[in-house]
Amino acid sequence: MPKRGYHHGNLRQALVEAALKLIEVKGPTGFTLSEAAKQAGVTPAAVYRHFEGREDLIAEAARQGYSMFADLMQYAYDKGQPSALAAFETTGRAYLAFARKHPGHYIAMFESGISVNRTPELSDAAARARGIFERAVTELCEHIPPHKRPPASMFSAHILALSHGVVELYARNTPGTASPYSPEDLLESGIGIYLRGLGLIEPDS
Amino acid sequence: MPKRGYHHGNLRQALVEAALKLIEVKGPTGFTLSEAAKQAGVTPAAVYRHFEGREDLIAEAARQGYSMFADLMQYAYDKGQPSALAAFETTGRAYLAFARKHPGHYIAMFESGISVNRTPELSDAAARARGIFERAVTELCEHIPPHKRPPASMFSAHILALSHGVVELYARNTPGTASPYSPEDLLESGIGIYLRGLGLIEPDS
DNA sequence: TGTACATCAGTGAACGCGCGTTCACTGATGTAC
DNA sequence: TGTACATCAGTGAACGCGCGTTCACTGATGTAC
Repeated sequence: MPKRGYHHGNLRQALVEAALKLIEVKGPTGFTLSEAAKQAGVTPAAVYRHFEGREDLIAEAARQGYSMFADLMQYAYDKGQPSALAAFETTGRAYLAFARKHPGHYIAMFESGISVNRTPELSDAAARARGIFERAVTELCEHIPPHKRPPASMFSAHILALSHGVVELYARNTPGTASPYSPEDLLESGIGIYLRGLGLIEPDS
Repeated sequence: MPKRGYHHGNLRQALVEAALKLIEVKGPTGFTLSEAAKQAGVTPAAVYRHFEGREDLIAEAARQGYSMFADLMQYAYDKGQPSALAAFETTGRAYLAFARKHPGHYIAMFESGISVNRTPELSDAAARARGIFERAVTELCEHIPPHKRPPASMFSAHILALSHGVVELYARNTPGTASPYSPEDLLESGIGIYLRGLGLIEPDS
């Protein structure tokens, strides 16, 4: 919490960070504007100097999440290039890594009920993330013979659904839902079997 | 709302149904005990004659969900017998059908944050549902040559994750997240590719 | 069949609480001269 | 460098609200005699 500059220094970002921490710990339900303000060492009313209200604060947290997410995937994608398969796989791994490393952002993005169309900034950030993922998928699709190639949008929907499902069911420390496998292993093996089904990797492993 | 018998007749169930409706419409967040009571035509205090409190009411809604879910999967499984593949596929379809037909139950079960171990009844119902699904998966596994057979628990985790992901991302009417494919098509095609990856259905379709 | 009684589902008022939001204000910071 | 002023980030008190929960109660229902 830097105390430099104007009164607080950087209250806007401090509030976003407090909100992320609260969302992570208490769920999207448990998050309250008042508590976020308190965590940032400030009166609830001060929040209104920087945000329109509670929802706007969550939306900004989600926006930053999408932006980081896009950066991370872009980086992973570049690292896997020029192999379309490697680029795809590292991008997939980046998904889970993001969810684990930034649970607050992940929850704000996917579980807070905030519409992705709430603000243009949020919508743009989400579109950028989606675009990177779809590029990785599309390039990989080109390695499948056209007559048995699934539409790229279906392909990406499958992978996203599997990834999201793994995060929701197995990457949250919900006691009782435990699986003997780590989320990373589950996702990697699942994607592996799926890619084999598409003929993208050799059938025997 | 039957008015027979004791004062209300069957307030307990009426409250569960009101809660389900509210959870479906307003999300697990939006659900309040007071409003559920109001919907059932009763004072909030009356709820305490039948439940320990708000959480207990949600837990009962989830329990009924798991119970219905298990029945539905059992029925689907039986219908697909004696073919292990057919039994598996109808069971998978039952998952999505349940999520679409009973969104209130689904949300109470998977999105309300209620621990499955909250009460023995809830835990039992969940275990029964899980057991049926795992049986379908295990039987299907036996058709894979042992040396390339994945553990049944991993197999089932993959399918559950994919199913849950499809529900969360594509079967909720969240504007902006739309996909050109129906959730049913997405899930069916995804599972098909996955099974092909395991060599359970012929590689060319 | 009729009456006296026990049961207990639902009432209604009250509680303390924390919420999001508003408002007039204050006082530290940055700026013009 | 020093002073007067404008800006505006954050204050603190207040608001109305609906929440979950408690409590002594009431009165309809079912039962014993």
